[in-house]
Amino acid sequence: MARDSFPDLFGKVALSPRELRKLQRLATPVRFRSGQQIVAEGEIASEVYGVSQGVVRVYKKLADGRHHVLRFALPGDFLEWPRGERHGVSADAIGAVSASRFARCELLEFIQASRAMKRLTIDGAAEELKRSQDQMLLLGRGVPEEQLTAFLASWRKRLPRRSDRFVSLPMSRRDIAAHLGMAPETLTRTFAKLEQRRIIRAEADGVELLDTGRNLSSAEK
Amino acid sequence: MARDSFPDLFGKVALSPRELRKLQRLATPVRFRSGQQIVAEGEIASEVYGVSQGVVRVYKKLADGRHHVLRFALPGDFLEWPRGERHGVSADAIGAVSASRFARCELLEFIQASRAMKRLTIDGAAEELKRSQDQMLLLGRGVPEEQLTAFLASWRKRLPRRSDRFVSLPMSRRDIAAHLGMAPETLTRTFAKLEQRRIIRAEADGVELLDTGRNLSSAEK
DNA sequence: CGACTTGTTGAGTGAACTCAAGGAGGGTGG
DNA sequence: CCACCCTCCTTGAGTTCACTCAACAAGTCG
Repeated sequence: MARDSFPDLFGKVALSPRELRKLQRLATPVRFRSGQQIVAEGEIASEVYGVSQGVVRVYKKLADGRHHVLRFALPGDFLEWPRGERHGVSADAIGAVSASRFARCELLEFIQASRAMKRLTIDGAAEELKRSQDQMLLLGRGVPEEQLTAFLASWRKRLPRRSDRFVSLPMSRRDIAAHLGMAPETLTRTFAKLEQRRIIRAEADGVELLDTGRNLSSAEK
Repeated sequence: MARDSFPDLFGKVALSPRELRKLQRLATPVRFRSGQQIVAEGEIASEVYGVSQGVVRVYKKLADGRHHVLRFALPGDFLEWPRGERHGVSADAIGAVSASRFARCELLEFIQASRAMKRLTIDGAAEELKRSQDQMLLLGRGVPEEQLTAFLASWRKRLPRRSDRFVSLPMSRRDIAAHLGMAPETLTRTFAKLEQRRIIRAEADGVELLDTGRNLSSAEK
């Protein structure tokens, strides 16, 4: 296809066809290869990106190179809210990614002009804030097992599911570990524990969730 | 004074006097004693609160009683964004607190009606989102010393300062520990370490920051 | 085919946690 | 005004569990 669309812009609620077309005109389709950096923290944010296809890891860095993955962006997500002169986060592609690039000021104008778009922006921010709060609760208080089960549960909810039980995990263990604030080795051992307990079953590029009801309900509401 | 005001609603940017008066009319002043609960997670959120005086701890609970303090709300802050039927967080007073109570739907209408208020709401959400991201980075990757210095630095920036160096800490050690995701004993020992290194000096209800420039700059931007 | 990345496993260490006790206010009631 | 209680903070001792370091297996890509 010659031109990437920017599907499911904000989940269920849609813009009017007319507004959608206008938004499409503002978007420049861009492709990124696996591992390629899309935005870098601290750089001038003259452009902002929305994900069309693929998965993007969004992260922040500490001075000494340690980094923490804030979230994994899916199709329909913006990498960050178009506020501030500079990017507040870094982001790079996990696997091949198609994205829509917007000129920041144009997108801002469009948001200003469209009542629906403004509402969607606010709702999106609130949604992300809620997720951040759950994440903080987990990072602060959760033991590794809880963190991983909660992550799998929330990731499952966000994914377009192939099946009820199978959860695709396109990102590396390292990325998941960096998201949950633990060492990769600890993550591996935690996966092993959950598998021993018959809570999950590891498969290629994902896990099958067994006993989904009780064990993966934490942090779900 | 008979009626509490809701000062500095969103920091520097102010509403027009007319809008401010209208907002004031929607607000019911309420007082809370030290330790008193203001809102509880999961309860119907027919009313929302803004802090007028005092400090409020905003937290989330896990099923087994563990809790994590998401943030400390200061005068001018709303406890949460007026979205959703139910409260997403719990909050209680640290010391005596004066608050403004709003009917949720009335406040929402007002936000909808006022262009300035809408903008302030978005800005406020973005600000909180940014703080959440910094907090996640710290919770995930920071060692206790970094976490504490970063907390003191960010708290200093938010406080109306008595002096350049003194930072008032009205909340308990336990609250700070629950905010940073560590045991109270670890926090005490971390305070001791920082004092030994001449980075801070403990005082009554606060600390004096020595050598503020270098040591407290992390997570400041 | 070889170099590199990624995931897993093992061993050992260390740091933060738990449990426990003691001291220092602060508030209340006699 | 004092005695008492209670909460909060601190300190100590011991343990646990996640981290680090290291080696190895398994893909993956040139």
